[in-house]
Amino acid sequence: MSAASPPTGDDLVRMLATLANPHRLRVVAALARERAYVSGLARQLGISRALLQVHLRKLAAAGLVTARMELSEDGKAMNYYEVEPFVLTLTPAVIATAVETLTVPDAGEQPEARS
Amino acid sequence: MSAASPPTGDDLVRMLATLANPHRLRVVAALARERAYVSGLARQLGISRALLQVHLRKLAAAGLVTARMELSEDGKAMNYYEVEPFVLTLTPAVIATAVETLTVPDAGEQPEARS
DNA sequence: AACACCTGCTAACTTTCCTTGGCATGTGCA
DNA sequence: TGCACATGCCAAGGAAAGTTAGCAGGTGTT
Repeated sequence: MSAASPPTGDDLVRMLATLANPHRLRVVAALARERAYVSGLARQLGISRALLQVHLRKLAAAGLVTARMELSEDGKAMNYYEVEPFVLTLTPAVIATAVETLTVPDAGEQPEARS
Repeated sequence: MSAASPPTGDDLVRMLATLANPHRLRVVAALARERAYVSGLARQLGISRALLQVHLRKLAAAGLVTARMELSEDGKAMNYYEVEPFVLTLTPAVIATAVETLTVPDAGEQPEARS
């Protein structure tokens, strides 16, 4: 359910990394107007399906879009995607808070480190 | 001057790409509390100067931080960095708007393309 | 002079991301 | 049966980002 409240540091990085791509931004923009299925969206954006698939997968992994399989009238399996109404506000303060829950590269899981 | 109003699509991508990195987020967080100079900040974050330099440069390129050379009391040249009070709100609608001013990979400069 | 501290840069390696092309599956219609 | 359109996945090359190590210059103090 959206992201009005700063998620964990790792989630933040994932979301930012996901949105930091022209193609993915276009996908979000397109889905913001109207949901669409893979092949159709690929044509609309002028990119290959394989490429779109990868981007859609990342967007879904970050929770920015969701997929739903449906059967068209003529029996074709259509995978419809739609944007998740997220709201993310970025400010130095917000980032400072999120950083506290940032996981280290390869170490364990329990951060909690100060000078 | 911060970024309360959605910047161009390219700027958005640049800002997102810049923030989508653990180290850079830590840098922003650290500078949010208090400005600092390169070497000192490197020690504080536990990373090499060379690495920090690269990240600081990217942050500065995206306009998220600013640098200012100063001379310490004992004559040492200190390069102090401080965060820029930016405010960036991310929503599907905001992205849809920004995408309209997205530049294409290698083409010219005039976007203006719809279905 | 030697040491400690500051600054900057570049070359080179490693890792990750992006993108393409091909292959396999399924449906409905001429 | 063959074409059109839908879904998916995987291998592989190319491009970009991250990181390290080393070099060079500066000042002040012991």
